[in-house]
Amino acid sequence: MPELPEIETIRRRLEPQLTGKRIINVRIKRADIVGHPTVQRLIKGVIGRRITGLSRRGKYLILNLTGQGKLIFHLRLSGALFVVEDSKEVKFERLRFGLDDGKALSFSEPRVLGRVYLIEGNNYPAVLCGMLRMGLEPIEPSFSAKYLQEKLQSRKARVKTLLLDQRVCCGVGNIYSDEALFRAGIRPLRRANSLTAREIARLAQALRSVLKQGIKWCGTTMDDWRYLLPDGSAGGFQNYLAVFGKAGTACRRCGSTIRRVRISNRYSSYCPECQR
DNA sequence: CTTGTGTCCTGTAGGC
DNA sequence: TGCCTACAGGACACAA
Repeated sequence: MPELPEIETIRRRLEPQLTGKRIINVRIKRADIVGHPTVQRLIKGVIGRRITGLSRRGKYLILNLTGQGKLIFHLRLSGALFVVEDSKEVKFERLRFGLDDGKALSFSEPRVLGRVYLIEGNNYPAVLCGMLRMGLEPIEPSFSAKYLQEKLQSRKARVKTLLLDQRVCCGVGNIYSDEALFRAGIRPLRRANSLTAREIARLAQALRSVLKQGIKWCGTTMDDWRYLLPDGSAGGFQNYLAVFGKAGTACRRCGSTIRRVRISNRYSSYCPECQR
């Protein structure tokens, strides 16, 4: 699942390869991959435009185009972006942008839940309004224990659920929320309003550190069809996971068996001894 | 406003 | 060997 560290890794790798390139054609193999405006409008809207740079907000990757346009990607669960020779086929490809250097940017998405949006200026469509309501990223300087406390203290939902809510803080998904809760020593099932100031401070620090470490190791590749870098290589953070995907195995810190619980339609793994 | 549940989508794992 | 079913999960719509 591409989360903030994976999207940031993709952004950093794509930036030197795409900046300054012109989009000369578009091939769409699955129409529902286009979230906005329409297939025809997106094709017409991007052809001939140059990519001026790449940015990111939470889990959204943004290609800035000449003339204040933006191509916004969300990779959801299994999306990937590859830069390939235009003659090369890509598995599960749903959309391809041909570039003026003979290469192509391929959007591969087995589950077809990922989307690409074309917007002009700051004219965000309703399907992207969630993007405008996102909270701070844990890695930005203004993110603090105080900020997280304000977001969590009056909420009685489970802390795990709220960490996945992009309005609380953005860029965090299932992998990094589980890992941050382990580092902070907090059970995912805890109600947010039961957390002490000290626990929230630990959680804020844990979110920062785990995301930064995820970026350092170029993201987490669990299965090679869920997340790969734009050149097809794998990330490295899976080698440092403490609880995610570890249910039934021994905790590396205390030896207890890692548990997995279902919390409102998603799973969370934790150590019953290290997390309280 | 807040919280919880259902839905989207399809490749893959696991059962038989 | 091959068919069949359950499953995973980010964001959002919707219900209570």
